[in-house]
Amino acid sequence: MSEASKSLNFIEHIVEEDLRNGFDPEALRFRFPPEPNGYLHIGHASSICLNFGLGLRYEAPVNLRFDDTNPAKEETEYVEAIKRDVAWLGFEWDQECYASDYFQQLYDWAEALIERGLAYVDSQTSEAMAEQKGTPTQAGTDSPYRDRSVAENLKLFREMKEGKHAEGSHVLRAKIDMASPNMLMRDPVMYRILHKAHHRTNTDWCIYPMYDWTHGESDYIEQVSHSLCTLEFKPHRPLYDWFLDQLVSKDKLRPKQREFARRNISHTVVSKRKLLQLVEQGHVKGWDDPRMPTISGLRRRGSTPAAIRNFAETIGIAKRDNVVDMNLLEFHMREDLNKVAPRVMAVLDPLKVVIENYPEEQEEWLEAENNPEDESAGSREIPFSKELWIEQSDFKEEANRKFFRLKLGGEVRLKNAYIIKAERVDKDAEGNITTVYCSYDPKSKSGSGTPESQRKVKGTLHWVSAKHAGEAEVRLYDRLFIDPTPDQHEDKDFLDFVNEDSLEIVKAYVEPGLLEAKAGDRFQFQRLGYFCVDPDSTPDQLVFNRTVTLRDTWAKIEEKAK
RNA sequence: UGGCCUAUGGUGUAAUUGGCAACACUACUGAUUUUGGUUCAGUCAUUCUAGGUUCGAGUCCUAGUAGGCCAACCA
Repeated sequence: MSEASKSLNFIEHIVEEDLRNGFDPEALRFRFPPEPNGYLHIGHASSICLNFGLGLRYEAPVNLRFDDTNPAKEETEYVEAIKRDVAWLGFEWDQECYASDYFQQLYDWAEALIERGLAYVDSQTSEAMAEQKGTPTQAGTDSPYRDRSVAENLKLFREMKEGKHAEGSHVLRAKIDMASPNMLMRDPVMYRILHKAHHRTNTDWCIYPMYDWTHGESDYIEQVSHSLCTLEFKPHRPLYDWFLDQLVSKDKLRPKQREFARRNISHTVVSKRKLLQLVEQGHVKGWDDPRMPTISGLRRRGSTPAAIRNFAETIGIAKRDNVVDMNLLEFHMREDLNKVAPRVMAVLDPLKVVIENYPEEQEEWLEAENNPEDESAGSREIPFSKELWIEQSDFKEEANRKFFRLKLGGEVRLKNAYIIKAERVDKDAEGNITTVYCSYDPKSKSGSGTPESQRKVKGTLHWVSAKHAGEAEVRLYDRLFIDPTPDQHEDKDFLDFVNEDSLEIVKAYVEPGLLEAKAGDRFQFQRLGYFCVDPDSTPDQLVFNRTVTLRDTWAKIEEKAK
C-alpha cells in the first residue's frame, strides 16, 4: 500500500505508540461527535476525515454521535443534514449514537457522585456563581451551598429532575477545587434546569447535563479509545479525566482525549455561529448556498467528495494556529474535476460570429471528445452552422502578438471545427461590436487529416452554434469575503468584509446536448471552468453554478500589463 | 511568580526520534498542447531570538520573544 510510505500525523503517532505499549488493536474505536445545532462545514470535514480515516487505517469502528445536550439550540433538521453530509463524504459510521440516549445513565451516576460527596446542588444565581469563580489570575471562593448534606442535595436534585423548580434556580455542581489554576476545575456545573422539549426525549427531562459531564462519559459508555477534539478543549482535559476517575471500572477501557488545532480557511469563516449569522441576516440564501463553506454548500457548488477528502488529507493535522489558503481547496476541486468532468462548450458573454463563406442553410454535426483525460469517456456530436456565439473577450479589433485569440485579419481554430479568419465587424451606435464577420477554410476541419487541418494556429476558441444553442442561467460565484481573515480583526466585525459582489448571474448559450443535464451533473465548460447543475433548475430553465474557474494564465498576464 | 498550548519557505504539513531540511499549494521561468486547461522540467529557507551540550542540533539544555486558549446554567 502507498499508505506505508506516507508520514504519520501526531495523532497517528500517539495511536502507534499506544499499540507499541500493548494496546489491543481490536479495542481501537473512534467517534465523530457533532452538536446538531447547525450544518457541518469544511472545518468539520478535517475532523471527519481524521476520525474516519483512523477507522479505515486501523480497521476500527467509528461512531457518529450527536452531542445533543442543549434542547434550546438543537433540531432534527440538523441531525438529518449532518448524516447526509458525512455519508456524502463517503464514510460509514458504525453506530448512530445520541448523548441523549445516555441521560438516564448519566443521571444515575450523578446521584452516585452526590452520595459520595463529590457533587452538590447550588442555589445561587449564575451571576453570584460567576462572581465566586474568580478570574484566571485570582482563585475563586466556595459557594455557601458547598457543604449541603448528601440528603438535602439528593432531595433537591430529584426535585429538579421532577420539574419542581424554575429554570435558573438550582444547578448541580461537581465539588472539585475553587482555587484551581484551571477555571474549569472550579466546581463546574454538571446539570442545569431547562423546561424545554428536546428533539428526541421531548419533555421527559427537566434537567440537562453539561458538555463536560456528558462527553467523556459518552465516550466511556461507547468504549471509545481515542477521543479527538479541537485545541480549545485542552483545558477541559483535566476535568474529562476527573469525571472518568470517579466512575471507570478496571475491566473496561478508559477513553483518552487528545486535541488538535482547528482548521481556518482563508477568505471565509468556519464557525457555526458566524455561518448562522450569514444565513439569518440574508447575506446568503441558506446553509447550502454555494458560497458557504459548509459541506452542503460545497456539494451544491459542485465540489466532489474526493476533492474535500484530498484537501483534508493534504493539510494534515497539527497543533499550531493556521490559515489554509483557499487556493488549496480550489486546487483539489480542479484536480478531481479534471479527471471526471465531461468537457462541453458554453458561451457566457456572447458575441455573434457570422461565417460569410459558409452556406446559409448548411449544418454539420462534428465529433467532439468528451474528456481528453479519460479515453473511455468517448465522444459526442455538436452542431456547427453559419452563425455562432463566441465570448466577447475572445475578440479584439487590434491586439499585440501575445493575444492568441481572434483579431481583425487574424486566424483562430474553433475547437473541434474549422479555422476562421476575422474580416470585418459591425458596431452599434455606441461603437460596441455587435457582429464579427469571418471566413472559414473548409479544408481545415478538425480530425479530417488534411494538411490544412493540421496547420498550427496559436489560438483555439470555444463556441456554440447560434441556431442550435440552448439557454441557461449561470451563477458565477466569487469569494464570500474580501479579506483573507475576516474574523481575525480586533477592531472590525467579520460582516464588514462580506463581498457584496460574490454572486453574478448571467444568461449563457450552451451546446444543445446540455439541455438534458440533471441536477448535480458536473461539467467543464471548456476554457472557462467547472460548472454544476443546480437543483433550482426547472424543465424550461437550466441553472448552473460555477464551481471553480480553470487556472487562467492569460488573466494574470493581462493583470500584470495594467 | 495564574494555568495550559504553539513557533520549520508566502501558505499548510514532513523530517527514520541527534545524521544531506522533504512533500503539496501559491508565485515566477521554460517545454508540450486543437482548452492561455492538463502534463513535464526548473526557481524560491539564517527551522522565532540568544547562549550552551555534541564530531554533528529543526530535534537535547538554559534564558528570552511572539502568538493562541481558559472567568457560558454553550458545545
